[in-house]
Amino acid sequence: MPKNLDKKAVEFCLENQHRFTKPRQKVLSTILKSKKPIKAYEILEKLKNSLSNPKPPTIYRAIEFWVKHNFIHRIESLNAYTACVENHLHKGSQFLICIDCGKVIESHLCELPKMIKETTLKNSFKPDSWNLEVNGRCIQCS
Amino acid sequence: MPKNLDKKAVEFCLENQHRFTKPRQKVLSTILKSKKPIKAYEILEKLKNSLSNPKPPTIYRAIEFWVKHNFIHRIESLNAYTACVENHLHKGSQFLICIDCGKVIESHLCELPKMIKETTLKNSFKPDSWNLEVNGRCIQCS
DNA sequence: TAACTATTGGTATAGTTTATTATATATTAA
DNA sequence: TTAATATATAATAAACTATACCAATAGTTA
Repeated sequence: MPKNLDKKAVEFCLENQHRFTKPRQKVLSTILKSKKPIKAYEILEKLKNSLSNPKPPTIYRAIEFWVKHNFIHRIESLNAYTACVENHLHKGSQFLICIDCGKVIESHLCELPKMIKETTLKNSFKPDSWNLEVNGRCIQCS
Repeated sequence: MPKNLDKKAVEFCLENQHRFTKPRQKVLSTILKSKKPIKAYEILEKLKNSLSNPKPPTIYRAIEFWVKHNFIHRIESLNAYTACVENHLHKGSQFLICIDCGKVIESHLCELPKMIKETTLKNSFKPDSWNLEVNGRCIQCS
């Protein structure tokens, strides 16, 4: 989806003194190539060839790295990972998940939505980050 | 939390011809008693005494039943279960999760929030149900 | 070079959930 | 009240998801 996230990732690593290692590289590009959120063990399977006999920790470490730096998101209700459509820091994410075809649309949120503001205020809760997952049907499936 | 959810559950089963079996009974009351979202294996552990040597499927079947009928919710980001503060059908749920003490506040939503309406409209997506999980700090921890 | 830090490799295991098949319990109807 | 049906549980096993741990390696800094 996001065209040049791959390049941005290289730049990001250079600028921040992180290593753009082979596992990180391959895991990210695999997620980028996938049209739907992809599971850790699916990534593992796909990388059987390009990495030498990779094990779960290899994949999970790379996933953790890219999640931490906002290149990918975890879809909680699917145990799956997807590239972030925007790639700057954002504290909230929102996914529209098609229950028929499995496609996921991410819509990006910079601002704390009013709805959250109200609830958190009412509860004297200090929000830090949030994740909204909406199940339904995409235009093709409805 | 919700005082008489236990009674409501009995009534619900009577009215809808579901059986209020011992596993369902014990699993629900265990979740009700817990002040924080509780995990499946924690429930399993707690029921070692009141049920005879329960196995995971026993717990998961009961959990599934109560989730389906809106007595409990699954907190996706925690793999944990919590009693629903309201107990009528609702398509959306919203949780404020304290990253310090682990306490979870549920705030109930009947209406599709404006924020979701806008995004789904923009994407021609037909929303069905949704779940929002907000991480932050509760009043005691902030 | 030596010391230090970040990262990976590999093994094992922990944690979460479901499939399957058989059995039991309750309900309905003959 | 017995047979038929539907609902639910029991138990075993396995699938799926994720992490702990420790040793080895690679890059960085003194």
